[in-house]
Amino acid sequence: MSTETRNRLIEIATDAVRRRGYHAVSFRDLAGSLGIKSASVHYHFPQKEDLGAAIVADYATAYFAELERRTHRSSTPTARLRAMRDVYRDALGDAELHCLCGMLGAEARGLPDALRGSVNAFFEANVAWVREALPPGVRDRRSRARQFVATLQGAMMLAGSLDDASVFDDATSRLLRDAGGW
Amino acid sequence: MSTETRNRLIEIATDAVRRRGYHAVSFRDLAGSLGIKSASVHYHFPQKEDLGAAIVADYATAYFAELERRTHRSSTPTARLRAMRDVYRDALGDAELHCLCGMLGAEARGLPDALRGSVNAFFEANVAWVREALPPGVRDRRSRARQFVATLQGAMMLAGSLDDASVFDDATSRLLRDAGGW
DNA sequence: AGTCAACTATCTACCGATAGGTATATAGAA
DNA sequence: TTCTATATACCTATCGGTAGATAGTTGACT
Repeated sequence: MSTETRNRLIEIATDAVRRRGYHAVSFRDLAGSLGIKSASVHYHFPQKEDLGAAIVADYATAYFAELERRTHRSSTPTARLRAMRDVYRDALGDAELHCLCGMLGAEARGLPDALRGSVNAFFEANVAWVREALPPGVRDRRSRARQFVATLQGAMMLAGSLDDASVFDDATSRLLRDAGGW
Repeated sequence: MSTETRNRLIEIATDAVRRRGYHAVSFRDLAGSLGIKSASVHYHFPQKEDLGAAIVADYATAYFAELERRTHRSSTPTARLRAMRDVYRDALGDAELHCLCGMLGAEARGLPDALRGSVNAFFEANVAWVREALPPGVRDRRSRARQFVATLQGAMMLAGSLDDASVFDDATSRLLRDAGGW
């Protein structure tokens, strides 16, 4: 059983949704990029929603794995928060890619319920990760974590729309400086 | 010459795009909401892009007018920044509406160039407004203004997706407290 | 005042393109 | 022989958009 095509589809679909959004991506687009027919995509993902669920699951796994890869048991709070910021910053700088869930979150009301749930689970996990990364003594942890995640997401959107990565740098620079001073 | 239908179309289209995004809104939807036929919508807005341009222009005007309405010459920096936050917070609380340009900004790469330009002009104006609202002595004004706008936009997206306005409140509460301490 | 032409705003009836999705055939591998 | 992964061929629904007819209004000329 080869999962080659399936994996390529997830890869290409993830990229496409991160650039243009869920509704602007079609099975024909994806099939065309792979040199197969759109009907063949349905073999791997019967419904578009199935593909959506797969790319979110895959993305979430890869994202948190990448966070772990960039941090260690001994990482300081600032280093951990910086790692998260850098994951987004690198996606923006390398390929001008939005956060998959940031994109889907904006479209949330037009998404199948199950998919929206997966996106929201990603956000909750993201906030939880930041919450734990905050320095031990800090208060209002949930609130601060929500602000951190919101600022990253907003900075991605703004920088992506304006096509200017310096917007992301500006909007997030104080986020880490504050982390030291908390 | 009656502009009644035209205005209603702008109103309905703005609401629809703020909820579901540009690509998820069709002329037939809009026409149906008004009890007319989709062909009649093309009389007022020949192309979808024309309608898009109209709702962004209308939104930007109303938004900045509302900001002026909520502030006065004597408003403190904190009061001015709070006014901006409250405009977004009220949209979220009253009707669960996203910022029109936040929605379009996420979809930016899938939008007609002219429309994307209008959205970006809104963001630039928004950042400029915040920049001027910051207390006189504050440094790194552009950078701080960008962070302020990014956090608001990200907080809107997060709260809208999670369907929990407290996320917005948490994510933006420190924004104003900081304004006092700058 | 009456007539006619132009304009406004809508309609019906389409168009080609594309969307997501399905049924069935088929080639190759296990 | 059965399973895997594709193809062909097609479906219905909807998309943005167009052409042309039509009813009501307005304004100018006689």
